[in-house]
Amino acid sequence: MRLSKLFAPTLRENPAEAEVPSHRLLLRAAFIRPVVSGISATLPLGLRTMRKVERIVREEMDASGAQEIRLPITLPADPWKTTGRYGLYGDLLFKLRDRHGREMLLGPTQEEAVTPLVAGDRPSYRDLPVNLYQIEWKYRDEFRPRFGLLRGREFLMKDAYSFDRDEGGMARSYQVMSAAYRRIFDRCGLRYVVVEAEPGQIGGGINHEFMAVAEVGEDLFVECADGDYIADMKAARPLVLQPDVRVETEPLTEVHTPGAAAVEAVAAFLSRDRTEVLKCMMFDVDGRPVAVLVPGDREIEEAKLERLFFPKPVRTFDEEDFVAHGLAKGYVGPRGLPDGVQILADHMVRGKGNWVTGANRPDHHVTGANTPRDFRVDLYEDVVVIRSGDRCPNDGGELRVGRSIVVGHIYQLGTKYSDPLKATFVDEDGSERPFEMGCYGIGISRIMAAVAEQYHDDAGLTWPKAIAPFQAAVIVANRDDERASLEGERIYEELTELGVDAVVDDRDETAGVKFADADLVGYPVQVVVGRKGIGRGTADVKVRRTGERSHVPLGEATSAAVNALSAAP
RNA sequence: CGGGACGUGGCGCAGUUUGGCAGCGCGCAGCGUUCGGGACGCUGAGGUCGCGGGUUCAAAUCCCGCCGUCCCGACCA
Repeated sequence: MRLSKLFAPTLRENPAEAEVPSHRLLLRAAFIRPVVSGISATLPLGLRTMRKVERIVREEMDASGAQEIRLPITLPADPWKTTGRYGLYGDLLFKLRDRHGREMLLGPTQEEAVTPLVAGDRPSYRDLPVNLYQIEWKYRDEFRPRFGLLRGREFLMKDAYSFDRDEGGMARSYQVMSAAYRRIFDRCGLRYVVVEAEPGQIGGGINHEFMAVAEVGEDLFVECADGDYIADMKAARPLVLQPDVRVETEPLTEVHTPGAAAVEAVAAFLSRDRTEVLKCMMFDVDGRPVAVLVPGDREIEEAKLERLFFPKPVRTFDEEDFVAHGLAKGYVGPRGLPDGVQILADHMVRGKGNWVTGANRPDHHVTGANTPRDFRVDLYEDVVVIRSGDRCPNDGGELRVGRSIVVGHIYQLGTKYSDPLKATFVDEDGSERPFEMGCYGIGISRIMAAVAEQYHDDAGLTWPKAIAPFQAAVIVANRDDERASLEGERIYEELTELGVDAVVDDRDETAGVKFADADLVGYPVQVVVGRKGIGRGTADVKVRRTGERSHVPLGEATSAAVNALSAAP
């Protein structure tokens, strides 16, 4: 490719709308252009990098035995209602109607499409396992798109779906995908961690996220200082130390706490520590009231509740809910709740007592509340938000919080979709059984941004050679020097001949502009041919990532560039 | 959805407080000089000042409404 012909209008100044490095640089280096919030156009350079990521993904998926298909983006809404995800996704779905008024949606993921597809031909157990994947654009009307490609409303995703006969098969398919994912992210050059995670709106049991470590990451993870545990913050289970000493049980006493609704206020009013207050939060789970109890210094991880009740939508009570259930907002406690309210408590509540908690009466709390004497707990579950300093569930070590960008997520779904969609195969004994499914996602467009986030410097992007839009740039430094142009052309052609993805900067621009653009775009290797070098019979080879330069004899410039490239990261 | 900021040639911004010829830098076009780290000079093109309404002799500027973009937050009782 000749840069004089390439559509790559680079920007000298930072676009006003871009805050994070990846977004800023992808815009400046002409990889993408904004269209509307959360949706971008992809320019030639961006498309080349994305295609290279795609190719890596495709190769590893194919090598792992998965087969590529293509599912529609425009989907009927009905199967989504069957699985309950129509309500669960809610406004996150791009919804539309066709001319007959039929409800449709733009696919945010494709379980509802692929499952009937496989079940439709009523396969035999002999046909299993099957793993189908596609690379296609996905649509999610995010409540707050941000950071360019990192959280867009339209994004390119590889999604795969495995169908197995039994749980053992599902676990094997899962392992195969997990291994393929590691190879993919390794080849892309990403620095990443694999963590236990929350299944979110996909649902299911065992699942892992592949997180690219990055300061601007929206996703938090915790890691044990001893290195034996790592998990998504939303999934991490803190080790709960039970107090050894049982304190004397206090009598239950109602106290007047006017205006002290929040935990902070109650604790201050009664001169107690926040940890002595029992926080009682009300949730609506698909129309049913659920009270959730955690210590007053703790917060509730809604993702954990969603997982517990999947696929029923979980939301906190609004004003109307409090009125409808006759509850005093700010003064709710587990004692004296109306019948039919399920009471769920975190493990941290177990074994402690003498709580200060709401009295279910405006402006009143109780002290000395103990279970089971004063209130019941229907279920103990892990529901708290983990935080730095919590104990590792494996060895009690200290947990620390890190930031990352989720680039891949794999799930063991079991029969979460095959059951409601009645997706079955015929087993050996002639019976129809639901598939044991898995699903596996990779954000292709997000990988491009995540790599940009990990690999850049003040001058621009520093792509790993595997996914750089071009591997090498031949820069003709003196546009008025015919010799430089000829040598540049020669080296460019030789590189291309050798299978190197190269460009030649033959633009009518000054050397400074060409150098700056080459650094900005981030070609892993630059070859500079100019009057100065030609005078002494040399060209320069520069490795972008390290900044390392060397003078090489003009005649050996091509092979020197090839060598530099093979040595480059 | 709540809060905040912003919206002025392709990009980055000033001008709005105090209404009075629409500006600057970069980029773009032409000519000339330059030519190894974002060159210089001269000439030039390019703007419904986000949109709609209102006030006024006069609105980028004041008032009302809407739209868009970005940032922060989102029920913690």
